[in-house]
Amino acid sequence: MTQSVVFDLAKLRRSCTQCSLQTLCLPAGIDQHDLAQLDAIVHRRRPLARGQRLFRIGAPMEALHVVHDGAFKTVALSDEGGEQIVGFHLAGELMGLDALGEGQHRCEAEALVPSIVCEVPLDALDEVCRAVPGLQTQLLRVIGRSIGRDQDHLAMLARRQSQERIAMFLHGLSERYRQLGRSPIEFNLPMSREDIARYLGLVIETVSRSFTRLQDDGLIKVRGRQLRILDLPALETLAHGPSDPAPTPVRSGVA
Amino acid sequence: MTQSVVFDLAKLRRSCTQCSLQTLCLPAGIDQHDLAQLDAIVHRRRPLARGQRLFRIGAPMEALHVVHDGAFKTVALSDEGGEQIVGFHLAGELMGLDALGEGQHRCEAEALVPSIVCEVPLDALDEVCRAVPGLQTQLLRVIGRSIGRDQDHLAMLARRQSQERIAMFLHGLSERYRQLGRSPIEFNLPMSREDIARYLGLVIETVSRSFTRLQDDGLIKVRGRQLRILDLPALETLAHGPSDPAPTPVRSGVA
DNA sequence: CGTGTGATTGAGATGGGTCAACCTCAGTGG
DNA sequence: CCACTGAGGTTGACCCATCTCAATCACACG
Repeated sequence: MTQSVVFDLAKLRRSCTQCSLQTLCLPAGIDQHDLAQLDAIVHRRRPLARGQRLFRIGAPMEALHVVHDGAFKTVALSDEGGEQIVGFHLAGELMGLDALGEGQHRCEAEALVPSIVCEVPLDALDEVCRAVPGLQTQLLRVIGRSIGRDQDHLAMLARRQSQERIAMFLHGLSERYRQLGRSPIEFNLPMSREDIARYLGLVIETVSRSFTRLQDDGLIKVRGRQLRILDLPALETLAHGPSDPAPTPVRSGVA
Repeated sequence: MTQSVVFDLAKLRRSCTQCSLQTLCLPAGIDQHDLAQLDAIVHRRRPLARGQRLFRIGAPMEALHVVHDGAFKTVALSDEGGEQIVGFHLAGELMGLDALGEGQHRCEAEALVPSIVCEVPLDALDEVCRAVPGLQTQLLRVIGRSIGRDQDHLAMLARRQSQERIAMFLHGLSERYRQLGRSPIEFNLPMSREDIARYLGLVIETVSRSFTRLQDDGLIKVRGRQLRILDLPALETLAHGPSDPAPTPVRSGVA
């Protein structure tokens, strides 16, 4: 399997059976025969250009959207036009699950870079899950991962120090890229500083300053959207670490 | 496990077919016959006392947990013993969905008041979903609602002003109680100030001060955990309103 | 009637918001 | 070739909301 990222239609056609996201996407753990059934209902779309929207707020939910390649942001418009970034979505990740509740999208999804998405029509899903043993379980697993990322997001927002939020954010991105088989220490940020700010509940200036400071401290090297992590352990320590530095010195093992 | 349930067993037995949560819980929209199949696998548990934990971090996920009655908090322990409240869960709401991802709980669920939970064993779920048409869809709907609440939580944390966070929090609670058929303007907070603080990314003193101020402004009346909302519209305005007053006057179609 | 936990209130310190200037760079057109 | 332009990003100075530290209060319970 070559990892050449070329827009080879024939390759895309091969669909789930040979998709590089097998372990992340729905088909994982499903045998070849059943996979064919799934293939039959998965729609594949051609790339969306940067800035294009996959769905809008209020639109009825018609399918599960999986990022096949690229990156998206999902944005909720809090009244008054204030935009809150609900999530960033890389390859293998689901988008717009919030719409499962009422059937209408609560956020809009916009491509941050040229991207490709796969779609599983909702109306077919019920039927196919019944036909394909294990698919239901796998679906729940992917949904669970999505929820897990939402909780990571919560954890970031719960941090007081902007420095820590940024560190968690970068560390989380690093981890996700690593799981995709890409470099966890050097990658391009697909989103703007503005997006990061809205994702982390900060203003753009604070994001910028935090980047600068992390760079001055030798943890990272940033130039525009190019990011290189120089000291991943330190970044992780900063991310998960010093929220309660001194308060509880005697508190390791069991109470 | 012997089932020595001491209270109104008969009432609990009626299970899904007569459960007051029908429209919120899994069975909604499923006919009587199929409901019986679901009933067969849903476990009902005796009440948990306040402070009791339903599951702990790291424990394997064995079932979907639905609050039948009472209230829970789910808590994630960020290293160093720092606790982050991931969510509050009232009747009809799911808990611990984050564990769907890796099969292990990432947070622990603790009863805030005496509570009862229903459980749907995960291993049986796949099978039953295949047997009961529509159940899969309904399951996804309930999960979607849960994700929706997580996003509401995000929205709170994204707010800058503590006042606004508290307002959103109270308004959200009010809304959830209303949907349960309870008074939306007068209820008891099942959680402590500490819990609220950790849920909203604030310190306890700030929560306390915000309550006081909301009371001074005539929006609410608080006494300990007793809450009465005096001006719901004003509370809603404060919640969804003044985050970006003027900034983006020109913002509609495509750029 | 003490005791302890949870909640409130006060006074001072600080991190990040706000406002504003400036920088960087790619695209454009003279 | 270079000046112009505009969007995205950085930096600086100031201010205020929240955090921190600490005292006090409220109330349930033994």
